[in-house]
Parts: sequence; C-alpha cells; structure tokens
Amino acid sequence: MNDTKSNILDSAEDLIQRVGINAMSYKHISDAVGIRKASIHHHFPKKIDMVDALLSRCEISYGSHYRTIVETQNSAQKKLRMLADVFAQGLMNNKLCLVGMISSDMNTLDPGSCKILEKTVQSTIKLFSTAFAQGRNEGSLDFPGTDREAAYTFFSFLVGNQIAARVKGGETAFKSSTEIIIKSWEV
Amino acid sequence: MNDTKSNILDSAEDLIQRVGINAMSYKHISDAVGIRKASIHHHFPKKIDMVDALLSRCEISYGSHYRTIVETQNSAQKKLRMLADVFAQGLMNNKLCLVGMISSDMNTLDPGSCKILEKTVQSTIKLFSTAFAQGRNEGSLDFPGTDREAAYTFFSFLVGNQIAARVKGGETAFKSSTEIIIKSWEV
DNA sequence: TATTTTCCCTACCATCTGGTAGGTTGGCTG
DNA sequence: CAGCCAACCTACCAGATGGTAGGGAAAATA
Repeated sequence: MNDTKSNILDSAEDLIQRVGINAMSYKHISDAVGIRKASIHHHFPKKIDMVDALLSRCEISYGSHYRTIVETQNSAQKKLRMLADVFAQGLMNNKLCLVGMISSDMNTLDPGSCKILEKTVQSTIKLFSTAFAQGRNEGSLDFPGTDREAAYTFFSFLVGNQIAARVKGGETAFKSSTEIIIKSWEV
Repeated sequence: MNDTKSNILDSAEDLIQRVGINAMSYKHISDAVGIRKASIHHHFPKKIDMVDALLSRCEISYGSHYRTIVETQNSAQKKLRMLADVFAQGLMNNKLCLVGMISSDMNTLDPGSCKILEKTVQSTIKLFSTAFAQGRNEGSLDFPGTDREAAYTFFSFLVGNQIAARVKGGETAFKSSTEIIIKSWEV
C-alpha cells in the first residue's frame, strides 16, 4: 500500500486508540502526517471510508498478531497471558484496543461500518477460542460454557479492564485483574 | 434540585450512555429538553461543569442503587447476578454504563473531571467488594486475589462485556458471559 | 412596593467539522 | 513526444460546536 495512505491510517489508528473515534478529526491526522486536510480526502473521500479501511486492516494486522501467539507451542494459560500482554502493552502506551475503542462508539457508526466491526470482533474471538479449546483438551484450563463463550468473555474482559485501568490503577491493576481471571480457569 | 437542571442532566446522561461524551452536544440536549441552547449555559456555564455534575450525581444515584443490592439478604452469587443485571438492563435499552462510557473517553476529559471519575470508579468498586467479602466469609465464593481486586475485575468485566455485547451477541452473549465469570468463582 | 436575582430568551461569535472545486506537478504509458 | 492520472495543493463552503452579550419576565426578597 501507498506510503502516505498507510501513514494516514497509522495516524488515525493512533488517535482513535488514545482519544476515541469522535475526538479524531481529519485536521488532527493532517497535522500528524504532515499533509493538507484536503489531501486526506483524496485517499479516503469520506470518513466512513477511513474507518472501514482501518477496521479491515486491523482485522488483518491484529489478527496475525494474535494468531502467532495462539499458534506457538506454549500452554493455554501462557497463551492467555501473552494475549493479555498485548493489551497491557497498549495500556502502558496510553493506547487502548482499537476494536474496543471503536466498539464503545458503535452507535455513532455507519451501519456498514458496524458490520465490519462485528466481523472483526467475531474473527478475534475465533482466534482467542483456539487457546481455550487447547486448554480444555490438554486439561490445563477449566471453565464453564463453550470455548467460544469463554473466549468472548476473556476478550470483553480485556477491553473493559483496559478502560478501567487507565482511569484507576494502571498497569498494576490491569495485571492483577488479568491474573484473577486466568487463575480462576487454571485447573 | 431545579427541574430544568435535572432534566438537562438526565438528557446528557442518556446521550452519553448511547453515543458517548464526544458525540453529545448542547444542541442535542436542548432539543431533548425543549430549551434553548444558551439556557443550558445558564445552568452549566462550561461543558466541564456539566460533566462534573453528571459524574458526581451518578456516584450518588448509581451508588445508592448498587448499595441497595449489596445490602439485601441474598447470597453473594445472587448479589453479583443482580449487579450484572443492572448492566444487562442498560444494554437492553441500548444504554451502556455511564462511568464506562466516560472512562472510554477519559483522554478527552479535563484533569479535574478525571479526578471525579476516578473517585466514582473507586467508590463503585468499594461497594462491589462488599459482595465479594461476603462470599469469601460465607464460603460461597472462591476467587484469587483480594476482595477489592475481584470487585475491580468484575466491574471492568461488566463494562467490557456491555461494549462487546452491543457489537455482537446482545443480551444473550452478555448473560452467558456473566454466568461464566460468576460460575468460575462459585465454590 | 421596590429591588434584586433567577431563569430563559434572541442574537450573535470564533472555531472546528467533514467535504468540494479546481489547479499544479510529476511520473507512467500510449 | 503527447496524454493521462495519481497525488497533492490552495481556497473555499455549509453546518455544527462551545460560548458570550444582553434583554425580558417572573419570582423571591428587602
């Protein structure tokens, strides 16, 4: 992909992770990228186009990031901790989960964007669920409900934990909270 | 408190719960309340004033709501389910936790508002933690970490669960996920 | 009763928002 | 070489944003 185009997306992603989608504007991006506001419209005619591109890109980039984690040879618990660590790293940089941030502003999104968001959430949970399936199979994880439901639970917990920890407790609160969840499922 | 003033706060609260703090404007509120935009400035000169009033009010209103739940004679598990049900009810009305919504836009808040937000989160978790203390004492709940940490974990889970469930799965996903968490702590 | 204060109004304002129109450049291709 | 097109620019625009100035009515207060 074009350099400028991906710079724009990088900048938009960064802004959304920090301040949310409704506090992010073309002006902010143009300042960050070093390009005129109108030039962004050349790459993304409407804001919707940018949001959609961002969501599609993140499904790929974070998807492959999560995939490399769940495809390692580690124990299921270790994989959950590694997944949580991605969120912890973001928190330390004052950047929350892109999907979580966009999700929290879902009601201001275009219906089409909602569909893509939904798909991205779904594919993330699908990836997460492989770790839970492994845990159940190897007998290292014990949790109620299906793999999918547990993966959904873990993902939504991480999103909420990031939000809460940024307000109060920071990295320490995030990690101790994550340990509580994982230990509750350790057999 | 003045009728108009609390109508404004009601309307602002409703808007934030639906679309978030940065998609909520004086214009939207004035339309909802049936008052001119400038009149809102009479009650809340700056937007910060409104946000602060909202956070303080919600600490009281939701605080007393949560308190009546944790002060019932129910088992600890039952109390957790009742607390979760407050969030489930909100979700069904397409309204997410006010504190959660404001927290997710924390970086666009005034430092002073952040302090109030922090205090509100803290007092909520304190209330939640009494249910966990009870569960540990009566031997009906088993969880790693302190009461406080478990309460923080449960609260942040509920916030994230609401956000995720609104995107995918709705009420059903919210409830099955909540059951996974509570059952994981049931002894 | 006279005065002050509360509450709400109309009429503004500067700034920021996403978005458009149209021009210039420079590289690729017929 | 001629033409095309992507990429970027300047210069706009309408509408929304938070916020101010100042006036009128009504209610509280002296």
